[in-house]
Amino acid sequence: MQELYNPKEIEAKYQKIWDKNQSFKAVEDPTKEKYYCLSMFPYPSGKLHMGHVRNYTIGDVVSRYQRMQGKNVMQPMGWDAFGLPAENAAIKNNTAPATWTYENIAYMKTQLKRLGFGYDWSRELTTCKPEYYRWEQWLFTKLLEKDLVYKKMATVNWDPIDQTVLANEQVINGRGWRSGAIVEQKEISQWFIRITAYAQELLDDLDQLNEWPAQVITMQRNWIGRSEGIAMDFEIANTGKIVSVYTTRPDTIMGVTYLAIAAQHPLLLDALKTNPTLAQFCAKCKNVKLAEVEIATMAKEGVDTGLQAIHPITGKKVPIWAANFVLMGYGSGAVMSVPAHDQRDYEFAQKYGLNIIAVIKPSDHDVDISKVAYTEKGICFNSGPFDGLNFKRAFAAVETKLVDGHKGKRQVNFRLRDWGISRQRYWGSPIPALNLENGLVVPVPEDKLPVILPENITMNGITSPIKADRQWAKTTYNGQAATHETDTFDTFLESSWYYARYCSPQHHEQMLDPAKANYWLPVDQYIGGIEHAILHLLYSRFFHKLLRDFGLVNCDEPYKKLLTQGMVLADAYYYEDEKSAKIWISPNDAIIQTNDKGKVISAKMENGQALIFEGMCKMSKSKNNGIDPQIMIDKHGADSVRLFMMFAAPAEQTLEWSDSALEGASRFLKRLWKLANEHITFGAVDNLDVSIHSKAQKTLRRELHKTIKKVTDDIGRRQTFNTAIACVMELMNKLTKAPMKNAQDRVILQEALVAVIKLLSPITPHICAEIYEALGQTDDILTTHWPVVDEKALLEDSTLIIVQVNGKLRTKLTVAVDADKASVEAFALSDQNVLKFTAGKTIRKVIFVPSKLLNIVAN
RNA sequence: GCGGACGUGGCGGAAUUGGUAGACGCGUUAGCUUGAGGGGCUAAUGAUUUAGGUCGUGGGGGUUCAAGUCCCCCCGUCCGCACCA
Repeated sequence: MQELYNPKEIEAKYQKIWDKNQSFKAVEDPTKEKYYCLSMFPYPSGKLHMGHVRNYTIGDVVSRYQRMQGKNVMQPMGWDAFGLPAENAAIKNNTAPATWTYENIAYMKTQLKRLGFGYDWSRELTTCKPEYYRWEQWLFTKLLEKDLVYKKMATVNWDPIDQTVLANEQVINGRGWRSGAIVEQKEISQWFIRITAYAQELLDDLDQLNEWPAQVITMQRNWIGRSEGIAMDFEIANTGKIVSVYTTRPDTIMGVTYLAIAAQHPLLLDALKTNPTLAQFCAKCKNVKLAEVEIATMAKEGVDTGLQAIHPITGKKVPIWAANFVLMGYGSGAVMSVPAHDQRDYEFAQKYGLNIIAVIKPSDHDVDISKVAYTEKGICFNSGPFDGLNFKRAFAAVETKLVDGHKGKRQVNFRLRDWGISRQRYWGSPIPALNLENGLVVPVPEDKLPVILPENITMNGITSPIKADRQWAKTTYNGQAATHETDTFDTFLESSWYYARYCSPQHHEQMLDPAKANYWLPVDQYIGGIEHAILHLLYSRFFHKLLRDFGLVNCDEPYKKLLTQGMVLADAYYYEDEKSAKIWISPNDAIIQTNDKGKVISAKMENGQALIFEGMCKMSKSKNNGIDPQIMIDKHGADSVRLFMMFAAPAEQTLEWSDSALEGASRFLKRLWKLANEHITFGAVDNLDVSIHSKAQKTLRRELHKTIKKVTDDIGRRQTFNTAIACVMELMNKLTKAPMKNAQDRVILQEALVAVIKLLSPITPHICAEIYEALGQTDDILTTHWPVVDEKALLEDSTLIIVQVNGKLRTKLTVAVDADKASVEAFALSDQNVLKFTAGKTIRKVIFVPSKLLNIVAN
């Protein structure tokens, strides 16, 4: 063992060994308990960022820990390789998306290896390769047969200058990102997957996910958005037509004073021709941009359609208004308005002078709707047959009445929409469908799959090359001319099933090898960013159920346990130029002055330009505060970066980047190295003999085994890696200060060092591998058994008791472990510091918590 | 607007079941060490103080022998959803 810690050298050494030995290759073994640990795979954008480093360090720590628990661990890695940035970069750099993507993958793979992550690279997946996407094409054709896929008209962003469809992220302030043209909404025919067919199951099975963060469960539940209500028909006077509405408050039905319908509602088609005001209003609604914030704050507006609806219970006529707040996409695109009991209806009625009739009141007093609507559930009044009923009874009574009159029925609605999967981009899997001459659309036959996306292309503007090349789509089907679909899949499709493909990445007969998939699945631990809480996690839960229904997997849910790691933040600095624009300066270029408490008081650049300190912000290009992991690894080593990342904050919280804290992590590893090196220099040690241990030696061993116990719990159960590390640091401080007087001192130090190295090895694997070997251990640290707590070493014969008077700490006493209340109380009452606070008072009560605390209540 | 999470020293954070508030680390201060690839070691570090204490976990109230932890009200920060009938 060298005297000085040289991370660069030992990290390279072990990375080479692990590579050569294929140390992390996972093989199915029914005799061993499996553990599948998965981190969300990266988009190959060019190089790793700190968010990746954090994500993958957590995954690697969990994997290595579980391996040392004796489990058969699989930790794979791959590339979410399709996507728009590749097209943008290809246009900019005059290359092909494929070339750019494969170059990035090659570089990022070296970075992952440089961080020492224990991946089974034999399972590596790249989603833009035909051997991967062919299976989702296959699944698509099968779903089409099962009517779980269909085509319908849907809106896209259309750039009238570039004559192309834009993705949402290519629309900036309502304009095309390249042309600057005002983006239009255009209806085109697109493919959808019927995720709504699984809405109820996706909701119900959330109950199985008891190892997911509650926040994610809540978000998914809200996204699915189940509601129970009644769908009912209003007849349109003098037309014989019907308009259907959906309500969750049938108890308010007697308070309906108008109907509000969406501007796009088909009922308006005739009225539009004769009513110019209405036509103008509807045209205006159509041009509204899709930015959600504007929609929410937009003024409620409407126009009277002149039509009248007949109330299904009272038979009275109420006006029908077209309103900009009614969504065509939810329910039936029409609502019954009860202004007395819905705030939005209330404001609308006030604005346009519509009737407001109160029909619900609190159970104990009258209702006041002079200023706002009363939206609570209460008791019906002014409601004829429903008077006096509460919400539940009124719901049932109204339901019965409507069902009897064939005018309505109970209905469950979901907010979840079907998943639109068509993208008009190039860099994605072609959608395997054919348009026939006779107008029919059919799936590509199984023997013609996969439909291969040509990689050797040049980007000519932003139009997809397979759309620009008129020849590409041409084919035949059963002898007749046909054209291939030139749209591609939403890239969320690839990430919806990659976790399953890792189980049999080279299986060429089917989408999955069921035997292997069922060995590894479900994923035991999934780790990734909270930004995927809804879409990715919902889509892959859905895909898993599809795979199950095709008999490819057995279980219901793909991810057993989920950890959502927090963002990585860094200081951000800027100055304002003459136009008051903020110019962001990298924290590396800021020279900081602090006061005597270490707080930042000012910052400037080398040239003297004063900087404004914005505070801690998410690392981003726009704020120029990203810290390049590669520079940090080159400077301090992968182990230090990994240790800092796991120590600085709990995994699910934000992590604030700090150069000095990283140096602190590095310092700790140097101290560990030094202590081990000094110990080893003194040569071999005796055997452990607890019978001759002094009190101090027993205490040190107890500290050691308490540490093993806590670290095991912190990593294995609590996943509080930061406290696990803190606990090891504490022990290290004690070991450094422990006297080395006799042979047993050195025996205990040897025992402690071996344990500490094992405890830290999932976090800082390289330095631990090197020291482990130097300590004379002959087995492989990767698979050696996790340290075992010696329960005997934990036993104490005396314990510390906190003594309080009236709840305030007055003294601490060391007593025998089995000391009873009477003896501790007597001991405490003889203590000077206690007597001082009980003097002249009567003792009312004494609370005793064995081997913990004694509280004397006196007044 | 609705839903969720959180608020602890100069900073990141700890306190797992209501039982010593501030572990561990960073920063800062002082001292020692000829110490040269971003040094090492020792000590101090919540505020206040008459040095015995007193106060102290966003603010106010409550429950309890005992509250950072439980309950109620208020303030603030962050995140998610956003006209869902």
